[in-house]
Order: sequence, then structure tokens, then C-alpha cells
Amino acid sequence: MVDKMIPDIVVGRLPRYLQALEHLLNEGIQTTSSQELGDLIGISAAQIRKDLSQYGEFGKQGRGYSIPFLVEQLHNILNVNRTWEMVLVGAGNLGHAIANYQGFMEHGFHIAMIFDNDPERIGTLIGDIEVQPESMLVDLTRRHGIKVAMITVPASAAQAVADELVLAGVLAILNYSPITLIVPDNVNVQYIDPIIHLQRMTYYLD
Amino acid sequence: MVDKMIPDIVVGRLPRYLQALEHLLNEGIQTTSSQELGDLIGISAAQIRKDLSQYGEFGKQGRGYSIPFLVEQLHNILNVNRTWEMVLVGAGNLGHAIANYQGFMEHGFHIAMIFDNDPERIGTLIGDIEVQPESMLVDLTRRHGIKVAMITVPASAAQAVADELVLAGVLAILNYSPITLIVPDNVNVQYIDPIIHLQRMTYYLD
DNA sequence: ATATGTGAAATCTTTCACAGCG
DNA sequence: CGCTGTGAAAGATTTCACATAT
Repeated sequence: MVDKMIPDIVVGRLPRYLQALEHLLNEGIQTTSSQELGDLIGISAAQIRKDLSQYGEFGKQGRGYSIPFLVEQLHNILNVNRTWEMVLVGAGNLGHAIANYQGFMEHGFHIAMIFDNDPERIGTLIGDIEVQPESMLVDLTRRHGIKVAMITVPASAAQAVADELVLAGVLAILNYSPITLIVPDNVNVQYIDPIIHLQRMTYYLD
Repeated sequence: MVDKMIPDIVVGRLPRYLQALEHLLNEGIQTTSSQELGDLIGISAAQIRKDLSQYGEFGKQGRGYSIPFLVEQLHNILNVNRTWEMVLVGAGNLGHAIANYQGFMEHGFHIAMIFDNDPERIGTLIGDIEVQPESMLVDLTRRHGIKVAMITVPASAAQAVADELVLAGVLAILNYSPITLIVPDNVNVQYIDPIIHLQRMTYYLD
């Protein structure tokens, strides 16, 4: 059932299903239906069933889905049944906030190293991690086999950082800086930019 | 040409066009083509032309687009040819980082007020803004006619905050907390959740 | 009685390809 | 000649609706 080229748009919804299912589980709920889950996240029941059916038959007719089982399956599908080591580049305000966010650990993402090129910041501690000079990024990242990175440097520095990350073998980049990064085809980039989201909403305001 | 129910998926690309165009303008470039712009952000030239043509004829055949003119048009379309006052709810680590981010001001978004319900934080200054008690959120937000809000409180508090914002007349919410918010149809919500993005990428890693 | 999984239909989105203008 | 704007075609995605299993 798997790997018959499942569209990325489907993949993009799976983490949202997982998030909602984990939320239900936290409330002690053990079973749900595509209808209930859909109401919770604003997606049609048919779409949820269709999406999940790409990967297997996880439900029981007449009864719905076992949440613990479905959560486990989604962990497997999304490759988050393990810990992912990450590097964080940029130890400014945003970098600090991200480094201190507990949610990463709770979901199996661990910040292993933090880099910056500001001498004032190098050597300082964020939590229990020492900020390292950016000159060591490529070497250390490659030596640790790290595949996931987050960029929180200013826009003017972001492409150079991305180039170094690619050189170091990183394959997934979460980019908080407000520019489009140019990377090879085998490297995945996701963007977080509040301005983009705000403008998408102001469009609909008088 | 406008308002023939243009799909939201088109609206969602407009801010990215604007971002790239402003970037070109910063480099002193005055003219571009759908091809060049598309190469820059990884979108086909045909799609860019089609998207823009929903709103008017902004280009010149044989010559391409005047960047200053197109930027101005996109500002009008996205309603960002003005300043939007915003409220920020949640003065923790992330709230601080966001409150200090210069990018908002540069794009016409201004944080007018910050709220929190932690007595330790109330009364403290973030930049030049004093953190106010959440009990005053509805009243102050409504009195100032503020329509845009950002939520950076823990997931457990986010829905209650959203309810208050709706009560206060807010119509656009940028939600940094990792839950789906339930709001009336006329209220727009956008989500920023790094875990969702990371899981979407780990899917593609071995 | 209830809710899944799924072909088929409907809808939406993107790409093609070219007339037409500068 | 180059590049836009745009109908038409192709392709992708979502919804429908129902056979099927508990």
C-alpha cells in the first residue's frame, strides 16, 4: 500500500492528524472516527479516510479507529518513532526561544548543537548547550551525521548558512528567515514566516 | 477583475511574490519577468501570470513587470498599504522573541499591546510595551478596534484566549500554539507550528 | 446501527500553447 | 523578438455514495 508516490499534500496533513490524535489521547480518549477527527481539525471525514487508506487499513468498520494504534502507525509513517538530532543556526532572540521550547523534545526532536558567528554569543550557554562558532558548522554537523537543521539567522545570512548545511549533509531545513532558499532537489525546506501568514489574512480584512 | 471569488490557494501565493519582489527591489532591480520571479521562488512562470491576471494586467508584453508598480499593486490587493495594529497574547520566551522582531514594523504590522495572565510578567516591559493583565484583553482590544492578534500561550490556554479575542472583535489570528482553534466562520486563523513542519520533512528521510 | 475503505464523479488547480502587444 | 494574458487541455484533489464488515 505504501510508496505508490503519495502526494505531498497528503503527507502535509498527516502531522495534523497526529497532533489531534495525541491531543485526544491526552484527554484519555481511546477511540475516534474520521467524522470526529475531521470536526476537530476542519477536514472532511472522507478526506481523512482516503488519506489514511493510502498507507493501510487502520480502522474497523462500524467502530472507527483505535487512537493508540493509529498514533503508532502515524509515528512509523512520519519516521518519528525515533529521536532526530538537529542543529540550530542563529543564537539571537528567536534562536533562544526555539532552543528553550520543550515541544521539540516531547516529539522526538533534539537540538544537539547551536551555531552563531557573533563572537559575543560564541561560548555562551543556551540551556545546557554551548554556542559554537559557525566556522565549525560543516565539520561538526557532518561528523555527527545530523540531517535536520533550523535556521534563525537574518535574511542576509540565510542562504550562506543553507549552503553550509547542504555541504554538511543536512537533508531537512526549517527556515525561519524570510527568504526562499536555493538548495539541491534532495534537500527539503519548510518555511516559517509570520509576515506571509499575516498578509494572507489581511487580504480578507475590509 | 477583482472579487470573482479568487481561490485561497492563489491568495496564499501572493505574499511570497511580494516578498521576492521586495527582495529584488532591495537589490536595486526595477524590472522582472514571470520566468525570473518563478525561478527565484520555485513556481512556474505560467502560474505567476495566471495568479496576477486574476487582479488585473500588471505587466507589459515583451517587457515584463515593473517591480515598484507590481509591489504597489500587491500591497493594495493584500491590504497592507496601511499599518495594522495587533495584540500579542503570551509574554513567555516566544512572545518576547516575537515582540522584538523588527520585521513586523518593516511590513506595516505594529504590536500595540501585550497580554499575559502570569502576575510575574504583568507590568514588565518588552521593548517599550508594558505587559497587561489578560483580564483587560477583551475590553482594551475592542476599544482600540484591533482586528489582528498573535497567540503565543501554551496549548492548554490557547482556545480560551482565542475565545476572548473573538469576543473582542478580532478577525485574524496567528496561532503559535500547537492546537487547532475553533472560531466562527468569519474569523481567519493561521498556524505556525515547527513540529508539523519537521514531521512533514522526516517523512522523506530514510 | 455504525463507520470504514474505495471506485467513480465532480471539482479544483496547473500547465500548455499561442494570439497579440510593445 | 520577447513576454504577457488567457482560453482550452491536462492533471491533481476532493467529495460522493455505497458495498462491506463489526
